[in-house]
Amino acid sequence: MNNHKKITIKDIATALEISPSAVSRALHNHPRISESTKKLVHETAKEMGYQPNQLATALRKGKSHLVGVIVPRTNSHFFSSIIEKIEEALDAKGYNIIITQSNESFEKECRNIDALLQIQVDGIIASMANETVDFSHFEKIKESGIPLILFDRGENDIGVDYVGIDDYESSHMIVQHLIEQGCKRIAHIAGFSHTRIYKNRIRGYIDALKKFNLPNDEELLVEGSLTIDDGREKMKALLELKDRPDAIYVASDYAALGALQVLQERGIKVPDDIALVGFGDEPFTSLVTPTITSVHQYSKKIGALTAQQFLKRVDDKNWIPHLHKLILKPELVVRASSKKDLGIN
Amino acid sequence: MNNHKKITIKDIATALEISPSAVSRALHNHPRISESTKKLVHETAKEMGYQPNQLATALRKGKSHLVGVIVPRTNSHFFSSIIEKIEEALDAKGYNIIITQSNESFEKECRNIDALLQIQVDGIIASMANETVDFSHFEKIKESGIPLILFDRGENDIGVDYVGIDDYESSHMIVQHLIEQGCKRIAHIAGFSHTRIYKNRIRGYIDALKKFNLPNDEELLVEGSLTIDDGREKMKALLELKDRPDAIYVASDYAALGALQVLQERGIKVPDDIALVGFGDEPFTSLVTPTITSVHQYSKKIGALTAQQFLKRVDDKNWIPHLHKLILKPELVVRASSKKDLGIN
DNA sequence: AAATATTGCTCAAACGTTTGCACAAATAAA
DNA sequence: TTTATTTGTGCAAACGTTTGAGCAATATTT
Repeated sequence: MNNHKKITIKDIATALEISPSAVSRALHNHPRISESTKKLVHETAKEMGYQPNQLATALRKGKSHLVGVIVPRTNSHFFSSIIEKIEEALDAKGYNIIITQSNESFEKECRNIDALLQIQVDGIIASMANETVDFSHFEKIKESGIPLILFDRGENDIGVDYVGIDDYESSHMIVQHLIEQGCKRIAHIAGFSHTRIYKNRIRGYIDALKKFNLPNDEELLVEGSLTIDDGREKMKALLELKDRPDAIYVASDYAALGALQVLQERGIKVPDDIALVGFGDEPFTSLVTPTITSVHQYSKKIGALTAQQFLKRVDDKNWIPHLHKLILKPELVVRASSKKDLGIN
Repeated sequence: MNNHKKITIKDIATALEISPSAVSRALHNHPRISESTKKLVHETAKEMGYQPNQLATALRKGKSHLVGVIVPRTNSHFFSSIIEKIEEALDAKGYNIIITQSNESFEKECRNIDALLQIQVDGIIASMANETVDFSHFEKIKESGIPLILFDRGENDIGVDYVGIDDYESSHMIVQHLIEQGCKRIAHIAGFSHTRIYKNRIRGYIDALKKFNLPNDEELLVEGSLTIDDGREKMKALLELKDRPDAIYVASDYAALGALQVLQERGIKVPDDIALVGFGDEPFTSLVTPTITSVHQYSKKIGALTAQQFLKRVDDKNWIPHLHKLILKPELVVRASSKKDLGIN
């Protein structure tokens, strides 16, 4: 019969007529406590329904076993599967994660960081908002002394650990693939170039064009927020051009979906008239018609590696601290939207 | 220039040569502190980069301002948009949420609850795992005295608040719609009947058949886990029947997608040969070909209402405590997969 | 001018743990 | 038997904050 009040170590102590310190040590298997009292303490603890108060422990030990995770949104397969893996890995080590969303807002991101620091999280794992161009709030994390790991949307210049894929290389793979399909005028619906990953994709796109001796036509490169609606807008604009592209490389699957919708509404054949490639390998890319070629980002691997890196920073006594940047090779998943049947079959 | 050490109220106190209590009161705008010292304290606090330690506050006040959220998975549009709304509402009131996933596992759900209770969360908002048939761990939450709100996957019999949609009614709407399309043999790929929502959908399905004088053929009702693969399996099995159904009502969009794949692989026309209806209105239902008719569950509304109910329990002094169950009317979103062109146009 | 009220602050205890130190009793070594 | 070691436990301080009670100084009322 449990009372409604929370029962503490002190309650066990008075019940057993020993000191709270003895109880605490007994519960932690301290060698200097006799086996008999240990057994006694464990039994009555269970009996009375004792639940340790982690808040008190955290305060005393200076360790909360909470980890803050900041993502632009959970409502995306990419981020939610990363989170899933992070949670899995940290849970195994006794950490709980607090997930916060920035909703791509710089100001919300700042508030999230403040909140997490006040809760005394033991570390922060983050992927930055689209809006973010000033990094002083991340510096604040560093100053507080807790580890900070960035993934995917990470800025390399503030000297923190990072896990992500090789965006520059991804663009190369995409452009090369499109050229192999016979495309000559490849447009790029890009993200804002102030975000590192999008900047790298743009650089890769431009360099690949150069490498394959295609002209770099500035009107074929447009930056945007990469939502579905943005994809529609940008696609419409590209179709206005006197000299239309014959392939579109979109830096996000969502925007690619918007672009696809517009193309279909106008009766433009994909991939025959215009080939389309997205980015991120969201599940829907293989569900729509035609299926959309995309870049697989190894979200699960990114999640696992990020968590692993965090644990090294925070727990591993053998780990010699050094900046750790991990860039994974991406994989191009070719689907119908870019696979021109070149008359070979 | 900040030091690397965390600075506390005491540090401010010694810097200003006043007592810590004065500092604390100044920071909280206590009326018995002079305006001059208040200003002084606020200034030096900002200057020294003071971050309140919520752990200490929580311990002293007996309130952590943390709320635990337990979902089967975040990796679903339905749950992630509910979470988004919950976070939005609670964030506005100074609460942070800790999201944990049960992965549909009973055992994980139990561990999650224990972890949350130890962190001293101020309340728990949960949607139960598929596996869960024993509710003693939820009783434990009730015993601990903090509020518990269930949504969607909720058991009504343990006497806690609940927010969800009317599953029974949903089935009625679906069956009626299919009958209006001229279907005569309506199958139901259902969830496990020990889960309340699926049981209700099954009941609704059976009662609706009765109401419209359709025979209730037992071989047309199959229970499963409702994953994509499960949908494929069950669809294949239904196609084996000597007397095939002409409509399938699937209790989940994911399983509906699996079913659709099988139908398309076999060249069966949807909706002409077999009409298909899913459940949940996941975004992909409007992306696939044909688009899938589904039931919209008002996930954003569920999230908002759940949070609101939690806040009433925990903060609202005027709220007269009573059991509060909220059942929303669902909306049938008719799409191509069930819309038979009855030769009218 | 005396009595009362208000203002502005300090003290110390409390929240539930953990932990260095001390200390008695039991055991082992000399 | 004396001395040294080990074993089992208690005391009290600490983590950073909040808060009731207390108290001197000032301001207000009679």
